[in-house]
Amino acid sequence: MTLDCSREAERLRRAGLRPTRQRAALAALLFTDCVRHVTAEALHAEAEAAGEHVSLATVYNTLHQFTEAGLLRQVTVDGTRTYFDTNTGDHHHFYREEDGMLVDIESDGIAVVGLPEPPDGSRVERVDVVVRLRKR
Amino acid sequence: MTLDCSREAERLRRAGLRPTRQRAALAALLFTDCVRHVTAEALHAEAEAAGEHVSLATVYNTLHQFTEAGLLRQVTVDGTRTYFDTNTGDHHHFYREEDGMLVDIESDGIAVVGLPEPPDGSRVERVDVVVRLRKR
DNA sequence: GTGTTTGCAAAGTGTTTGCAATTTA
DNA sequence: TAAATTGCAAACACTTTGCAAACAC
Repeated sequence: MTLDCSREAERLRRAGLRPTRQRAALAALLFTDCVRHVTAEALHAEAEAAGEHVSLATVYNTLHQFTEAGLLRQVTVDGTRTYFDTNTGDHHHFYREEDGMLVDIESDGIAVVGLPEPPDGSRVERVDVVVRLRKR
Repeated sequence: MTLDCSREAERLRRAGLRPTRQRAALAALLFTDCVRHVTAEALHAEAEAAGEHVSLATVYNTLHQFTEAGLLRQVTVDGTRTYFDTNTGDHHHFYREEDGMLVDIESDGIAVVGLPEPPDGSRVERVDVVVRLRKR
């Protein structure tokens, strides 16, 4: 239940962020071996459960700082909550509305073909594909 | 500036909705000849500008009723606001974050290839493609 | 020490809800 | 007149912000 934050200070410094207790704790929760999708509320609850008190406002601020630093990627699939994805590479998502489950789809081999040219003075910043799932 | 609601009562009845003054006014604004993307706030403002008073709560309720009735389609591109699209057919979107502009991409010719099988007990309900744009 | 970060509580935004009054059929 | 619909204001969920106290370097 106790967090191992020993490697997090270095990761934070490399990202240009001061290694505070709160940031290290959240980083330790986020940057485990496997890819994670979290909401601010959920991460806050996890931190509390791990015995690290971090205010919800700080969780929000930290998630945004991590996103700006390129450690996280924000995902919009549902108007009511914001997800943060530890997979910052090029990929898409499966999304199951009933339980809010989010699963990465690596973009190897997947492609969107036949897209028209972007309008007038615009360029494509990113193409997001969300595959919405229902229980069978 | 005055709305022509003469054809709306019939449209609403066909959709199984009672043709009230408010619904007819909103329908007249929405179901013009061209495809529209509106937020509740924006539609509310339009109705006021056209001299039809409809409360914001009723605009929200009506947009959801129209969506359930298959007259509209809800689009999630931005966590902060919900868009409603009068194009209910199979299509995707260009989205420009800077001004919230939303443009349909008809799905003729466009395809997402190489999608993996959906996980365990799920089936694909819909595939949403959002092409995020930036000013060039 | 000095500038950064945190926590709290308050404010904000977009949306939903409870309920009495009104409207539709 | 019975049932559906509306408007208002209050409630809501999620997120952001202001500012004094705490912390990092």
